[in-house]
Amino acid sequence: MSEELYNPQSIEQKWQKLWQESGVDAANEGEGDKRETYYCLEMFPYPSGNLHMGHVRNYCLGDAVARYKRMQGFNVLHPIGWDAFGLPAENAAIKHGRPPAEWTYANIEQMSGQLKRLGLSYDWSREIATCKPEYYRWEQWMFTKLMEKGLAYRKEAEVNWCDPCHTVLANEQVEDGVCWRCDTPVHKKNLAQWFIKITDYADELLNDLEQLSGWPDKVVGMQRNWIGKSSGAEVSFQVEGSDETLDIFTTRPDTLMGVTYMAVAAGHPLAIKAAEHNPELSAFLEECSVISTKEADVATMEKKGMSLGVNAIHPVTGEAVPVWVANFVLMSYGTGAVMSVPAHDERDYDFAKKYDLNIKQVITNAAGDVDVSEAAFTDAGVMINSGEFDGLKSNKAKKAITYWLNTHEKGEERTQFRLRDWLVSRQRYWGTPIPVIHCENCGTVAVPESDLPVVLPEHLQPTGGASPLADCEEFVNTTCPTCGKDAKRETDTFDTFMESSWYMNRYTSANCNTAMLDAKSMAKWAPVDQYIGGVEHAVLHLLYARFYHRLMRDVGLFDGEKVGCEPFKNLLTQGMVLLDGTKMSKSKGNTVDPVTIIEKYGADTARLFTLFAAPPERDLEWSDKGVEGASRFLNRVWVLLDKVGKIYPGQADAKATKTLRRTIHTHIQRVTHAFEQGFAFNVAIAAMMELSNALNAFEAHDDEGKAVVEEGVTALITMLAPLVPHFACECGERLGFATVAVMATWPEVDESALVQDEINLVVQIQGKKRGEIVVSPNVSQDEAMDIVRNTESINKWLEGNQIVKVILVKGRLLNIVVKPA
RNA sequence: GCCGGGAUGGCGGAACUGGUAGACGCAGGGGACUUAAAAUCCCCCGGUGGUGACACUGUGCCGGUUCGACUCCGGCUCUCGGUACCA
Repeated sequence: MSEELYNPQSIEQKWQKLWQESGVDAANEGEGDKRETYYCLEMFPYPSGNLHMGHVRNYCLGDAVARYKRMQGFNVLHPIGWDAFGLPAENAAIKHGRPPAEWTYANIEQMSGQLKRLGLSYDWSREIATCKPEYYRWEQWMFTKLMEKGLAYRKEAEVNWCDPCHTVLANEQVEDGVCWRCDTPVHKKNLAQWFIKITDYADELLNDLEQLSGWPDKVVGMQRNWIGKSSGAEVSFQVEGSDETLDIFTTRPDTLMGVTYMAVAAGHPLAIKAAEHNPELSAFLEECSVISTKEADVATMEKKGMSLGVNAIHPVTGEAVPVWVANFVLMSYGTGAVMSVPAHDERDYDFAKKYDLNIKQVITNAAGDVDVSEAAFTDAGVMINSGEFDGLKSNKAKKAITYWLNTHEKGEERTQFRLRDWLVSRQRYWGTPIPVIHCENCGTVAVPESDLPVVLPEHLQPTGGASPLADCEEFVNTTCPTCGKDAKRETDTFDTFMESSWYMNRYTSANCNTAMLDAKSMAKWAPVDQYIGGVEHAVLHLLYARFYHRLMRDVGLFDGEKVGCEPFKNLLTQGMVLLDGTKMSKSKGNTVDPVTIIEKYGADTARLFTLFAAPPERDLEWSDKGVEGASRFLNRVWVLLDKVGKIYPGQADAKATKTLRRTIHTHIQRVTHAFEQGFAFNVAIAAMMELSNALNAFEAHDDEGKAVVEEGVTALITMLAPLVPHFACECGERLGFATVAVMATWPEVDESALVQDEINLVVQIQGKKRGEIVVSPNVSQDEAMDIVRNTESINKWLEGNQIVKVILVKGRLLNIVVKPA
């Protein structure tokens, strides 16, 4: 037995080498392997240069899950790769004067070294980098399939443009009117861009959220809001003195009879037309367009409007109602116009009050005492002042009015989504080339499968402005695959979210070079059982991935029945790593370098600390002292091993030995339970610390005691293996384990060891603890009461009282209810 | 506004389906060892009162259900995230 001190550096190197050589971390693809499969995945990193603490936390969590599942007897897939395309590479390229590819590959090299130093059990044979043609060729292939199916299309549209990034952005990438990357205000531009029809899947993406019981409610809620389904009706109002109509969408057709004016967005054609000969109105429209993108807190923005001097005809009553332009109406939602019912909508009410517009009440409550002179009444109720609809309840009225509109061809039932089609083209160089050729004769033509991949030239040097790809003649100039004449390649590339939308499925078939997915491997591994990553991807990445998974299903890459329609069964959104209460970030300068920590304390200490310091989904406050504490614990266990096999002089105590054995098994139970309950590693580690303390406090005085100590230490080391694998392996070796600790079987609870001859039964009077008595676990209420009466310190509380009721909770407590005699 | 979390010692956090609140760790205090320090080990550590066994009190606030509530119900306050003026 080794008496040497615990030296993480040499141990960790040694075991990493051994694991790598023995291939213990690889997923077994072989059919002979009858183990149940488990797919554990962490969000793959962008190769930015160095690992940060957020990465460390993410990957340590994932590794603990993967290793635990392996020890539970699962055939585990735990892959890693690189989300390697993207803007930072181009920015770095400009700064350093070398192509983004060079920078990216160097970073991958650097960071994979760092991941390996952490001892993460990845199946490196499946490593992918999205910037490699063998990866993105399938994305290109997929896109041509989507073009065939009409799910990908090119359209001139008003899009979000970011000047510094020199590209368009998806709606999801605009946050409060600024670019998600560089925080610069985004402005609108008309450009021909590529879109994918995510809106065709809106209902499915929304409905299937219900299946995601393994996802945090928060993320499900965010996706639901983002898809933003609302049901109502579209209604056509005739524009007075014209044959044009003004179409609006409303979720409250029941309030139609209360319309007293209309409001349109500043960008609405009717507003623009009205402004042609009205400079004042024109100026107002201008003002609206500026404010709408820059105003951060739109909810508190002052409601402003101006009359267009145009009337609309109410479809039912034929009355003329004025049309206004209002800054709170959004061109991008619905039809860019609303009917206004001030009596029953707060916003319309405020606006009507401000501009002195009519308020007409058409709904009242059951008591009929609604007063709209002070505030809008927005609840459902009973119709009044609505002619033939009077007396109907709101939900009936909605149907009746919609039906009326339909039969009079003035409107129809309609569902509206907030979700827009996904804009996937970017005017960037470092991305997947869009596999399309523009031909003067044939128009826009997809690159045929036999010509894929369209390889991105990797030697180009971005300079800041437009993409160098557009100037790269050998890339741009080509021939049309249809007519053979000279043609030009599309020089836009894909949004990098495209690559990250399907990588989880590609891992199942990482080395398949004949298809995007190998159907058999896909069926074997997918979907991901446990996905782990930051909550910042709640909408963007996770929504796109859910969508893309369905696209892959619908082009026939896998069977939705077998694999399922959701790519991620369970999702764990880990908290941030904080230093002094704020998120660690380079720009704030409050970072702790993982490599420094590993060098000082070893990877296992770093792993243990990040898992112990907070529950996975909560923020973790970094603490150097806490790291010391984690290191101390490992040292204590290291020293504890010396107890194994030792018999100390003194009298053997069979009772103490039995108690220790019970402690061992209750702790195996507790640790296992903590792992199973949302991977509460912090709780699991606490239980292991307790076990360690109990073992440390015990001295064996006979062979039986010796055996129990060994049993306990063995269980402890085995349970530590998923968390601190190098340490556990080394300890296992010192103890002469038959298998390497990380390959060992997870310890089982011996139920018989949990049985107690006697227990401390808590005695309460009026629910207040008054003492404990030592009894058999099966003690009857009467027996317990006898003992209580003979226990002076407890019995004194009963004196002068009458016992009303006695409750015995087996194995736990006895509660005596009394009242003064 | 709306949606989703939180709120427990000096701090991070435990507490199974309601059953001994504060596990485990950090910080702090005291002690042992040491010439000294570090490391290590032992003891104490919610508040108030008491020398003490102990008593009272205590899980954001108010109320309820219960023999018994951190846990369940109703009503609030504060706080953190997310967000859509969504018609």
